[in-house]
Amino acid sequence: MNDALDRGSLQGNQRTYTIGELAKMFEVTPRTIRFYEQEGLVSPLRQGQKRIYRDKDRVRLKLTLRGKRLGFSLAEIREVVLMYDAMPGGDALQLKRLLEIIAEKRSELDRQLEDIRLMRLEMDHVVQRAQEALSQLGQQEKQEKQEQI
Amino acid sequence: MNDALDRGSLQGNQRTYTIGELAKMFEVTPRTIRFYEQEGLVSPLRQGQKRIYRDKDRVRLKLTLRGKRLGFSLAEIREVVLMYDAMPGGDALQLKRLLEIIAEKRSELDRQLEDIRLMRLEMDHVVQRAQEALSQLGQQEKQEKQEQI
DNA sequence: GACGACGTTTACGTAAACGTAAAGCCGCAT
DNA sequence: ATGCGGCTTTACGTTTACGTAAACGTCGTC
Repeated sequence: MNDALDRGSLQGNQRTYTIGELAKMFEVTPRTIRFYEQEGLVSPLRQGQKRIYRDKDRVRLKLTLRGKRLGFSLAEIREVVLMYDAMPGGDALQLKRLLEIIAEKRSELDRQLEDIRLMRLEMDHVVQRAQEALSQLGQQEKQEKQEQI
Repeated sequence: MNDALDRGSLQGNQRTYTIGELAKMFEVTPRTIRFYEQEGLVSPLRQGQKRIYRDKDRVRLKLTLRGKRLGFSLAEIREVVLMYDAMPGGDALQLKRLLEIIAEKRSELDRQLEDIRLMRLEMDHVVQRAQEALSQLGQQEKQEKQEQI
């Protein structure tokens, strides 16, 4: 009855997802998503037993995975995400702490940019050397064929 | 007799280092460096029992740590580094494999650049919201003081 | 010649981030 | 009604990247 495009449901004008849908969407296993919940990174609603994820949770998951790709630990990611959530109502101290953390992360990102730049340079060198070596081998091959005549 | 600037030794016109020197230099523990050796990432010479590191090893360590900061596993780093070392003498197949691996890593780096860009944007938004909330709190404070008069 | 700083090996411990297996509930298509 | 796909919990297992402790060797120096 439902075709492949009709995934997820509509609840009170809010798009929702099952754990399996999100898992496929982000190419992780359901186990991973449950683990992230246990670590306080997503907080899906429940429909009886079943977890029911809203767009908010999908965004959380997206941010979490992006953080992971950048090498941040789940604990670090949670720290920022939870503070952000506590923002409307947080006191000045909390807000300043949040700004501090973000400043730290930002400088980490800057160091990463530099690391990427350097690593690219080195890769360029390696690629050059490898290609030279390859063309050398190509030449040698020709030589040997010539000698066979 | 030796002052602080006279670290390391000179062996056959080659600068060398002890494990402790390298450890301080890169802010890791000796244990970490020994572990990297066990994983085939550095191969120091031996002077009796003692490990003796050359510039080559220092560079290896530097590259390894840079890779780690970018979220690569030691196994991934080793793959590239070992192939690079086997380059002078590797056959065409090896060289092509090396180029393949590097191409993969490079595209990972590209995705990281994009991730960093996006994460920065989000951080900017968070910072803006936090600063607005802070100045709101500042205003409130003024208000309350006024009312006390 | 004892002491401290530094090095060594061996080996068990640990935190993070899941994987995997067992056992069971639920809706629904056959 | 039964089997199947997908969801659930519980719990133990695994990999990576080291930490930590024990027990010992080797300098330089006081």
